[in-house]
Amino acid sequence: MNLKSQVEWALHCCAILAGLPEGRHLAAKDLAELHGLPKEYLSKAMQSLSQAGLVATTLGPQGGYRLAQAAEKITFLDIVEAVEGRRNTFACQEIRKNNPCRPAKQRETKPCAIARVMWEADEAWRDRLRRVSLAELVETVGREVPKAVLERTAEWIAARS
Amino acid sequence: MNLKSQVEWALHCCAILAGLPEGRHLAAKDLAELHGLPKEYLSKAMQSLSQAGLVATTLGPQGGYRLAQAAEKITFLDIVEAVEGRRNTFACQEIRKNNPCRPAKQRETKPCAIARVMWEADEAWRDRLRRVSLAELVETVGREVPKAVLERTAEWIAARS
DNA sequence: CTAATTACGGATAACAAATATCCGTAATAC
DNA sequence: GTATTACGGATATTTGTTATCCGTAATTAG
Repeated sequence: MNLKSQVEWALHCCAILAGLPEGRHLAAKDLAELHGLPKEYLSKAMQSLSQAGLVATTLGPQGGYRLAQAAEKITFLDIVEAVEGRRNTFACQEIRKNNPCRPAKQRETKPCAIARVMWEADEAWRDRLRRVSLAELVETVGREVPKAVLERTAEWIAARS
Repeated sequence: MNLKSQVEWALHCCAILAGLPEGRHLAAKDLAELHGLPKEYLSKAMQSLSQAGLVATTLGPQGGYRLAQAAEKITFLDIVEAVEGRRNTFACQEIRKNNPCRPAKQRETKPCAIARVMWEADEAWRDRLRRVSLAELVETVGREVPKAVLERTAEWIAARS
């Protein structure tokens, strides 16, 4: 039960995009290099973000990605679900129907009680991710990461113009 | 990001075991037949429960599984973790270390801010599962499943003595 | 206009994890 | 002794993750 590593990549990339100067884009190639990731595969994750409307893209030289919404509007859940999908972690196979003691034809009135509990837990997980915005992440990072690193990263990005 | 189907199986089996008459065991073979599951593979899940101390086993004829603790003491989380393991869904790869703008040698003072948020969500998920006991599940099932089905299942089990 | 750069999508391959199946061993009830 | 049971190791099958490659279309710089 692991999230795809693409989820981690997407979160880090969004954090970078949130810190980008106004009007600036960053190409998948640069995002990959900045994080030490395979460019082609990272692109797939970015495409998921694009399809979800979280990032906007521009083609051609000087093109690339930028946030499509304010960092305050984008939540961890938005990013996670864009990449990982919206399925529950618990996939109920309705094995209760295999019980030979059940009437074959009878319609189930409620979802399985086990599945309900598991789905509530999934919802609690999502709830928590919904409560943290990209803006809050950026703020935390700004507080915790040494200024020198932040500045050098900004320069590194500026040099890619 | 799916839980193993063994998790579902284990939960259903525990529900059955919780309803077993005092001193009675149920063999993997019967649990498998009752749920329409592959016996050998279901056994692996039951072995995980056994190793976690949630169920007790007896060898030989009339042997099999029973709960090792009161149904009130066993939580959903106990069962889920016994089968699925205790790892977080988010496995931080520390890709921030790949950033060429970071000093190579410097020790990270804190876990990655992204990982912290993701792990909090995992903990919220676990919290929810910790709050529901096997006893509560049995009570819900007793309320929702038609009496006739419960009785026939009890008879089916009794016939396996 | 041309050439370089970019995102995007489809096809495919490599690898890991989940889902089994098989069988030998030891313990236990009758 | 014989049948039954859980257990653990070995192995196969299937599915999902992690890539890689390449052609297409859009865009910009010169």
